[in-house]
Amino acid sequence: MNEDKTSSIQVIDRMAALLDALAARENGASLKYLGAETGLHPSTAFRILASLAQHGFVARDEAGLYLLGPHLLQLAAKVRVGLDVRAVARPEMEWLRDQLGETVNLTVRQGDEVVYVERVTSNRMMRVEQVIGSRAPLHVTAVGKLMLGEVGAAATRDYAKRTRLPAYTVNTHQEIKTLLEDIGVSTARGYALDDEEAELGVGCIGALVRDAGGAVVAGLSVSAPIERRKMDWVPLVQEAARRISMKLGYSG
Amino acid sequence: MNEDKTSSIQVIDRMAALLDALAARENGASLKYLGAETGLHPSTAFRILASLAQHGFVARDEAGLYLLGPHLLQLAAKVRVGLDVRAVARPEMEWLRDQLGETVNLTVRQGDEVVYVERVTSNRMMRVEQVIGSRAPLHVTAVGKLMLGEVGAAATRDYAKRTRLPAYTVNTHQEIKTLLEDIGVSTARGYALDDEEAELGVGCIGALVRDAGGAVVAGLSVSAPIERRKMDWVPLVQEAARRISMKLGYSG
DNA sequence: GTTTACGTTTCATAATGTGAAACATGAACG
DNA sequence: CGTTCATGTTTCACATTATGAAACGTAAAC
Repeated sequence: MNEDKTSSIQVIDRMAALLDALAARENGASLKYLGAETGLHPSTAFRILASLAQHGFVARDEAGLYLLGPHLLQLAAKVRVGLDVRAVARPEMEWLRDQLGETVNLTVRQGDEVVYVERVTSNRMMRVEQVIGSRAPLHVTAVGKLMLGEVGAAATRDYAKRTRLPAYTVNTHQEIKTLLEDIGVSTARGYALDDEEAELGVGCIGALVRDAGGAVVAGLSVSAPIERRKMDWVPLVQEAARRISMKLGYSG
Repeated sequence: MNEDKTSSIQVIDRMAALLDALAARENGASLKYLGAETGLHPSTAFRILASLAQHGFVARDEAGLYLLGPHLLQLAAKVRVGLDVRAVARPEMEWLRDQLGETVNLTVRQGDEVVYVERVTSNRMMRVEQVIGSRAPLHVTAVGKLMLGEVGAAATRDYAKRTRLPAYTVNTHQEIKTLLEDIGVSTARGYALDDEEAELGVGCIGALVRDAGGAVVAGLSVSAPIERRKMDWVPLVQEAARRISMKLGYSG
């Protein structure tokens, strides 16, 4: 999405497909299964898996089934932004979830998108959920708009030019002018809304999380079916974001 | 180690090298740095990194520096044995560490080796530590011997045949006979010792961790300089392992 | 304006990864 | 017991891919 398709390397693509297939099978998967899931010839799958196993990305159990391997744990422990902020943010997210009764998300910016890196879920059967790891363009999310506000109008224009502001719903900002206005308002008041811009029926309130140096390291948001969203939530969202920031050393 | 070197795929090797170089640089690394660290031509490194970024294994920050990416977190969350047990085991490991004042390790079996997946460290300047992710053959570690006891004499003989029981010190079991005896004694009493078998000067006491179904899912051990190890520790190690097992649903 | 350093793209081609076939192994079946 | 089936593993010819060098792009320093 934020990388040119011509940069693809076939083996890496295939490796990624195999790892994703394994992620869906925590109790292990056979070569035959993995080959079928990824569309790879058995001998090709076998060799890629063997190479991955050498490096610990893949493991094999006693029955010969393939599993995700421990090297992923070691690398994940070194992932900078998500993991550290996640651990710190979790309690405040739970607090916010308990105050509002809705799903709370933590996102980080990655190029032209936000990535959902943590989530605490409400008990409601009907709720808005983003899969951890999923992505959304900056301009259609509350926190994404605040992140654009952080880098200024020039960078936002570059973003708009690069991405052409694709529409997700009839509410999506498709003009740089209205997007900049929304960003300006949101930045000034310290929170932003997503008014069914990413998906019809979904509303969101977001605020930014900062680190010791004042840099934005994450976005905190609460999402709900639009008819359940209340503006009373704004100060609570901001409070939770402020607490997380303080925990990260932000001195405001 | 447990994979044939002829199975190597060059791109995978190179990818692994790049990810490892990034793991050592949590605050990011430039293309130039990564190329130099891995010995890759800049354009080659650039393209592999771009492909990795497409799949979320790598990310780039605002300054263009490369970072490990969030997809590693998602995959790590799906690594079966280590992560779940780690979270559950951590408090008990800390308790044990506080009781004994020595380093406590959590290991999982992977093929013919144990892998260190979690560790809580004592305050002592001189202590025994295994790097998380490091490996050791089953027959030279306390928990490894218990794990062999779990699969029986026949499987242990196959292990011995496969690995030829390489010696790590003069104390290492190099004969299947003495290994089976040690395993028998250890299994019966419910704990095992590593008497300078892996490394001279290092002593260890280990016990197994079981899940809801009674299967062994990890090994818990305390390691110390051999002159500091006390047999008084045995019941405490066993207690901690029992608690972790109970938490995992083991009904014993 | 020029130079330097780094990142990004293009391109010819050597090298690599591929998939088919052969081989190996274990389990099920008659 | 021998045969068949299913799956995994190895070998090999070669088409395709990944490669590294060169060209190009960009920003910062002088």
